[in-house]
This record gives sequence, C-alpha cells and structure tokens, in this order.
Amino acid sequence: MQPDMPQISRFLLGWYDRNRRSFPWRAGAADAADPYRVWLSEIMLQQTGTATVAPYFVRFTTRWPDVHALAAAPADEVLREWAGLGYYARARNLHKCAALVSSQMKGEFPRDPDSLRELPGIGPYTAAAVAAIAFDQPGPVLDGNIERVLSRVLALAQPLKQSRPELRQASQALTACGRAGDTAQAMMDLGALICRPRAPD
DNA sequence: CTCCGGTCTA
DNA sequence: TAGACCGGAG
Repeated sequence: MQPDMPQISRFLLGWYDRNRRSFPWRAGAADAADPYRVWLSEIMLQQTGTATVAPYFVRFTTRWPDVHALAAAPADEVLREWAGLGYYARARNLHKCAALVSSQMKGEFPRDPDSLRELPGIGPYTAAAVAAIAFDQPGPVLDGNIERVLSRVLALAQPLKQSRPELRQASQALTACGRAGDTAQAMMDLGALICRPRAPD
C-alpha cells in the first residue's frame, strides 16, 4: 500500500509547530524568509553542525547583511571570516555565487531548484532546500538526516542507499502537500531531536 | 584514530 | 563515478 502523504504531512507540520528549533537563520513562525540568509545558512550547514555554524552565521550577516555587501567584500576577507569552518571551497564558491547573484540577477536568488542548481556551491540538496525554505517551492529536499527520518516515517526496511529513489519521491510529495519550507525544516528537526543517527527516541 | 558527508573535479 | 576537501563526533 502507498503511504498517505497528506496524513504524514499533517503529522510533520503539527509536530514542527510545537517543537521547531530556533536559529539565527530561521525566520519567526509568521515572518517571511530572507533568501540570502537561507542560502548562506545552507551553505554553512552543508558539512557543519548547527552549534558550530551559529556564531559564524551571526558574524557574516552582521558584517555583510545582504548579497550585495558580501559580493563587494574582498575574497580574502570572506575566507578569513570563514576560517575554522572547514571545506574552504565552500567559501570560495560562496563568494563567487554572491558576485553572480549581485551583478547578474539584481541581487535576487532564483526561485526554482533547477536554476539554483546552476549556481556555484549549490548542489541537488541545497538547491531543493533553498527553494523550499526561502520560496516555499516543493522539491526533493534530501540529505543524510532526512533520508533517515523519511525511511523511518515510511517504515522502509531496505538500506538507505537502496531506498533513495523512493525517499526522493517522498520528499518531493511531502513538500508538495503545502508549507514546503516548514516541511523541510520539520524533517531536519525531527532528525536532530528525535530520529537521531544513534540512540533514536 | 576512524567514520561521516554535499559538492566539485577529473 | 570515485576521490578530495575539512572538522566534529564516536
């Protein structure tokens, strides 16, 4: 039998509304997301935990409040501010991407995953995540944590690797049920608070 | 000390 | 499509 996506969507969003985590890059429940901040946070979070990212995110956004400011910064200052986060190619691509969006896109990030995917430093995961969180566009938001969460929510018995096509489809379908950004963040929070890699509740 | 992971590159 | 990139966690 096929999973009841509307029902799972209601479960996810209901849980999220009561348990959502608060982060410097997250808009309040009623506020609109700032695409620049969503993008910056997702790049930082690619291989780095929330606790480590938080102070870096605050320093970056204080110093460079929007994509034009970041684009105008000298590359070596961006690298210096990034020092300690690791994977420095992310910082170089971050700056390239900011320059591109600032000069060629009037400072506005594309709204759809396929266009976002063209930008430096944005792969399949980040494209879907930014489109969902910043623009409420449905898409296959899927990283290692969401794979684990969805596999459990759907009660899949196969190893994650074999289930990936099904998990991608599920993430696409769930974000298409409405509130795409909150749905994506609900899966992330569930993965961090409840359905953890070890010692799951 | 080994494992882990998005994106880019070859 | 495998390996490199880095730092944090186990």
